[in-house]
Amino acid sequence: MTATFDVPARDADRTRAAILDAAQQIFAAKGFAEAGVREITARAGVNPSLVSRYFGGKLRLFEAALDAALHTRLMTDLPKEEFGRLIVARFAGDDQRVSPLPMLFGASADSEARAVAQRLLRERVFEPLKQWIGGDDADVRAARFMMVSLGFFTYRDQLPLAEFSGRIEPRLRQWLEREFQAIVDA
Amino acid sequence: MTATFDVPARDADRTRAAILDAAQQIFAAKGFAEAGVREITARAGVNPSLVSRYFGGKLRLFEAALDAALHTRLMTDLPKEEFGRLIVARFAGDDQRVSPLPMLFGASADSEARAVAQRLLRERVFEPLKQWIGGDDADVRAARFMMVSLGFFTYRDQLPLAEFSGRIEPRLRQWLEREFQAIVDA
DNA sequence: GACCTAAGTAAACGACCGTTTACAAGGTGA
DNA sequence: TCACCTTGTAAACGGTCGTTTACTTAGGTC
Repeated sequence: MTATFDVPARDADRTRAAILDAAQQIFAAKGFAEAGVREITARAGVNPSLVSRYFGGKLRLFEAALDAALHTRLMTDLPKEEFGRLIVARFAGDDQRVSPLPMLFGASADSEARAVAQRLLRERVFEPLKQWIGGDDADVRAARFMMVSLGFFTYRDQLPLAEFSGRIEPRLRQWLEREFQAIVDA
Repeated sequence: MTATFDVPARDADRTRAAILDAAQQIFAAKGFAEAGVREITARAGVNPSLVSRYFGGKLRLFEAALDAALHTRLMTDLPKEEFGRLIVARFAGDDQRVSPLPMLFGASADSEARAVAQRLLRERVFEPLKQWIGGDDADVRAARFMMVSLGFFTYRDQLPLAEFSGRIEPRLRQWLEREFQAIVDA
């Protein structure tokens, strides 16, 4: 029996997409260095050699995965009046979309991946954010945003010390919301 | 000719200390994963095998290096009235002492080293800080300290985006000082 | 001064990694 | 049906890493 929509057993586009999808998940979860090509391709259900064939190597796959994750709209579409509350909600995973920032930050261990992440972070996050904020000290405010975000994700995902299981402690969440709100407020 | 103080060519304690010293520098600069045993021992001027002999392996060396770095007094000796200004000065390297936090944070890439760093960070930084701050929301304030510190170091050392060459931009520094001061203020 | 233990070295080991190569199998058009 | 190109696989390659093993050498002791 055949399916209504033919799904060829061999479809390069589909395979490529499967690798990219698995890469996004695993890179986001484990960073660049600790994520293995064999692990990514295992999740995608294909042979490790296809990473080199379709993407030109692990680093280029990372770049492609990062680029794809950043194609989802970021934060500059949020209303400024509620920026603090909404960005924290997004970071906390309250809405469905996953933030691409953990993947960006997870690159910081490897020097080559760091260079890639740095470039994309600047072009696709930092500069748009700076433009969106506007004003004399837009660069300082954007830097503040980066620091608080970096601190939050690193603390939550890499070095969880306190009772950070599940959701954010309410007073901590309130502080985060005020921090982010203050960045966009005049 | 002989020196006034005899320095034996072979001195286990001295060698051990040399390895530990080199390890502190290189782990702080490159994190756990990217620092190699061969690189550390080369700086110490000894053979790589001595890491296993004297410390029991790379991970245990990391733990020892971290422990030694944390034996320098930390931040709970600063006067609370000037905590913000002084802690930023220390982070910025204005005073001579180097903060051990970069080494702690540099472990976050490797899962085993992360576990070690997490434990030491909790026992030697987080809990003392919490006690020192005091009050109902000491844990929340300590978490805020961790986040801002993590954000600062990661941004400065791992993903420098803006004009962060050399010293901190004055307005950014002012913001940091106020953040840290607010953590200890009632 | 011979001896013996501690200190240090050189080299190899085994494991893992990303990547490449050689080959098998599926799909398509003549 | 046969040829041909694409897709996918299996296995080996080359390199790096932390570690272990076998050996050499310095220095104190009887």
